[in-house]
Amino acid sequence: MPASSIRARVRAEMIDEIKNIARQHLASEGANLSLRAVARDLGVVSSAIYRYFASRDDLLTALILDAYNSLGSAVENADAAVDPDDLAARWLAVCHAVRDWAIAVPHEYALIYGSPVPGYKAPQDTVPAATRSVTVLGRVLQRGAERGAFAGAPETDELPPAVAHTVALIAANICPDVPPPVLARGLGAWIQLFGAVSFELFGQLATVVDDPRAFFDHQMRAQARYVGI
Amino acid sequence: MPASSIRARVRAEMIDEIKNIARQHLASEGANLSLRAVARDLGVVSSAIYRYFASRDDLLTALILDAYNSLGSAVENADAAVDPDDLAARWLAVCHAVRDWAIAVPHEYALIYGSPVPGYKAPQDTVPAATRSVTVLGRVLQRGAERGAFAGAPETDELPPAVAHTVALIAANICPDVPPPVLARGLGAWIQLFGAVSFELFGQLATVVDDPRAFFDHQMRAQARYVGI
DNA sequence: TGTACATCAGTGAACGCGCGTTCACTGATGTAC
DNA sequence: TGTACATCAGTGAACGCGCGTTCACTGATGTAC
Repeated sequence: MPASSIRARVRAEMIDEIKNIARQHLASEGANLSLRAVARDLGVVSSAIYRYFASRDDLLTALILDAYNSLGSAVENADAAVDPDDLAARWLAVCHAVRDWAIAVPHEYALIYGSPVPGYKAPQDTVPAATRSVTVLGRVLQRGAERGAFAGAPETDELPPAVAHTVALIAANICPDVPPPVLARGLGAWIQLFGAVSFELFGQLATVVDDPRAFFDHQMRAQARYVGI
Repeated sequence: MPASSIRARVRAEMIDEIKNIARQHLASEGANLSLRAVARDLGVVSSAIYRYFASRDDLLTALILDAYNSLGSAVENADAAVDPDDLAARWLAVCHAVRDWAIAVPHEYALIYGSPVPGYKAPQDTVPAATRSVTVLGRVLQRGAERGAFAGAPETDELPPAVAHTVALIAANICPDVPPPVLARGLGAWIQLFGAVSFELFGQLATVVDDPRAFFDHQMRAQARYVGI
């Protein structure tokens, strides 16, 4: 192996280590990430970080990207581990993957789904990473459509034009055969999923729900039935 | 009026002014509230704030309490403005009250429903204020129960024991006559409501939903039908 | 009504700490002839 | 294979700024006799 690529590998490892330490700091400090504190933990002088990240915001962006991708992989893997034709099982696997991931790394969840970091403007290139997880839901529904699961679709839900337009756009991108009313319900379920995780993680349920996992599981099963999978 | 009560009134006004300025600062700084910055804007030396709040955390607690109460009032008022027997209208009024309030004061919304403030531990006495808004939902459902709206209740939803227990507890406190499966759906709707507002405010929908109000309205109407009101 | 005293708001200096970022620099590691 | 040069990682000092909190203090405002 050429010497230059050793240098490249060491560099990549260094970047990983910086991000790992930074992730730990998210836990105690929230998004008030301190470059100097990261440098201290790394055993390096603070200015050394600038060899790897141009600024604090750059480091934050890297962490956000990683978080989206980490969640995306978790969701994709959970989905892939289930019989592709068992739609309800896939949906449930996806829901629990999101919740489990969030519980495992709550600071990273807060970073991407909590309040925006003050003064930080997310660059546009987080979008593809951010949509990985929701795309899985789209694929589940698309499979359902292909199998005729929505034959007697919920015609009772009439979509107002603005909503129909939005939903049609989403469908066109990821699940063209899913009837708009079904997709609309699916998006509602998706939103409820993240609402439930946020409530649990951010302490809104703590005073009243004693078995959050069971509560979540029941909710998500109900949503599956409601969506029609 | 005795002179002493003038002093008391001035003191109360001062506390209000500090909180108002602090609220403005939440907008730019998020929960990284700086006492010194507040003091500067107030035209006063930083140590003067300590005449009114024992610490930064005390000020934060006051802001959190106010935010919960402000949202609580908004929801109660919106509900009170609608025919008490028009359950769907009441539910919709409540939903839009939450969303409108959140849009009007997004930083206060983020303060109570966003990521927890790092290093800040909410004291127990925020609980009553925090439950004001959800209690309104309970009252809507209770009215429905009294009017027999849930006669043909959704018996399809069988609640697992842990969930049944939690739901029964909540029902006992605020809406004793609501059948548990209905209340479970109601809680799901409540969670979806906050999920939707968080997604909208924290930028998760920005790239894809062009008319967030219409989208929200449709979702909440669908939930009303699903809950059975 | 007038005076002595107590209460309280606000001051200003200080303590001890933190931060992001820049910059000229030293050495070590790689590259090209 | 050996040497001259270029690249790069990390240093340490500095800039200019921020923060929460404490403390002894000055004056003004209220209270009691």
